[in-house]
Parts: sequence; C-alpha cells; structure tokens
Amino acid sequence: MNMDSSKKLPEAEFDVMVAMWNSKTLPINTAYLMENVGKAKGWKAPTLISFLTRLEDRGFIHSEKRGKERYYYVDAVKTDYVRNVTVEFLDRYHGGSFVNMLDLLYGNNSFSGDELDKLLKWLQEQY
Amino acid sequence: MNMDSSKKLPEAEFDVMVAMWNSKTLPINTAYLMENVGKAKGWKAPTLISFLTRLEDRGFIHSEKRGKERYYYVDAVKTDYVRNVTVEFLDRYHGGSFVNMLDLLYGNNSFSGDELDKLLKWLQEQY
DNA sequence: AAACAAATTAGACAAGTGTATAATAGAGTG
DNA sequence: CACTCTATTATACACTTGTCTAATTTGTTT
Repeated sequence: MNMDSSKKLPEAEFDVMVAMWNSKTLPINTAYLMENVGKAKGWKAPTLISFLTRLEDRGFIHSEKRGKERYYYVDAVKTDYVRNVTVEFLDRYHGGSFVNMLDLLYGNNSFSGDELDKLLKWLQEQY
Repeated sequence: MNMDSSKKLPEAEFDVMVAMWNSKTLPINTAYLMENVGKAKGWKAPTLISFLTRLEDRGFIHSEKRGKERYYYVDAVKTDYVRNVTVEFLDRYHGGSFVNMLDLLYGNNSFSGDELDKLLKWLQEQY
C-alpha cells in the first residue's frame, strides 16, 4: 500500500521497474513486460508476475484486472527512487561525497578523457 | 579460498570489513571487532564470528588461531573493492556515467556549495 | 454447454543473509 | 586434576529473493 521509495529494491524487481519506466504506452500488461525484460532474463511468466506482485505489495505500482489479463500502473517516480538509492550509496561507500568517489575512480588520472570532458561541460552549464 | 572482490558483499559483512580496513593495529581479534563494530550494531559475539567465517570463505580475509582466540588478517584491498562496487553501481543506476549521476543529483542546481568547491579544487589538481 | 487455450494465482523451494542458542575447547586456579 | 571462565564452533531458524510447477480462472470455440 504505502510506498517507501527510499528502500532499495531487489535487483530483479528493479529490472522490472526499469522496463515500466521506459514504457511509453500505458497501461502495461504482462505480455509487454515478458517481451521487454522477461524474455531477455529468461524468466517464465509466473516469475515475472511474482515480481510484479511484490512490487505492488511495496507500493511501487498498482494494477487492475480486465478480463483474464492484468494491467499495471507505475506509481514510483524513477528519479526519486534513483536519487535516494544514489544518496545512500554515496553515504555508505564514499562518506557522502561524490568528490571522494570521483577521486577514487579517477584520482590516479586514469580518467576516461571522455567523462572528464563531459564533466567540464556540465560544470560550465551549471554555475 | 579465491577471492572475488568484484562480487558485492552483504551489508553486515561489509561493515565488518570497514572496521578491519580502518584498524591500524594488526592482527585483529574478535574482541577488537566487537568493540569497533559489533557493539554499535548490537551483535552477539557469535553473530560477528559468523560474518568473519563467511568473509573468510569468500576469500576477503584469512585467520589463524592462537590459544583460544582467533586472529584475522585482511586480504582484500579496500579501494579495489569499493571501486568495483562503484563502477557496477554507476552502470546499473546511471548508465555508466558519473556525469549522469551528478546531473540527477544536482541538475536542478541544488548544489551544496561545499561539494562544488571541492569539485572545482579537485579538477584544478587534475588537468 | 463442453472443451480449449491463454493468463493468472497459489504454493513451494533452494540460496543467501542476519542473528542467536547451545555445545565445546583452551587457559588458568585452588 | 577438577572447576570455572571465556572464546569459539556447531547448528539452527526466520526472512528475503529468485524461480518454478501445478492449479485455477476466464474468454473463445465448437
């Protein structure tokens, strides 16, 4: 019922959410999700549905049954969720500082020049 | 036996590793770890030892018994481990791009001035 | 209405993780 | 050496996650 998008989802459920967040058409049904994520993961339909049920329990989505099919609707906001997960990650692994993270990744100048360029460009767009 | 520092540790085991990585004195015994992490987490000694055993199985540490106590030695390198975990995190949640992450976190200019300063300073040290 | 087929639901189960209780093994003491 | 601490080991157990098989529901065909 009540969603807590600050709690991290299991990987498989997150994969399902990604497929839903990427979907342009609504509502989404199981067939669509089997095509867009289940197939690639090698899941049987009940496996997918199992994840969907759990996502609904967590309050990330809700659904309604029409005929023999069930349709799903996304409630959680992707950027909110990813932002929460990211802040937690930075706290836990980099003392809450993305500069620390940057330093660990590229501190010994093993910068993938490309990312550095993007970073500079991004900064210029900021100030 | 053979460590795979690219595989992510369970949270509790990671907490134990952090305590070990932070320790200046070697070798480390259970009493020390109870003081420095178990106590705060509210763990009973067997709980801690359980995690240590699992860490040893994973090859992150090794140990030797002297008298009735067991002493532990760290084998995994913190920066290597955290770097791996971080790269995986960026791939999974930000399309592998650090800049994407920054954009999600601070795109709408809610920059914590402090981090911005550090970033600029870091960049100047880089070029 | 009986039978089919497609989709969902109900359960089930193995692994992994967090956590502990009970049993055992060393070290020191009278 | 029997006793008592203290630390470790052996187990166990509940939850979560990934995954599925079997059962059931419902729309569609004869």
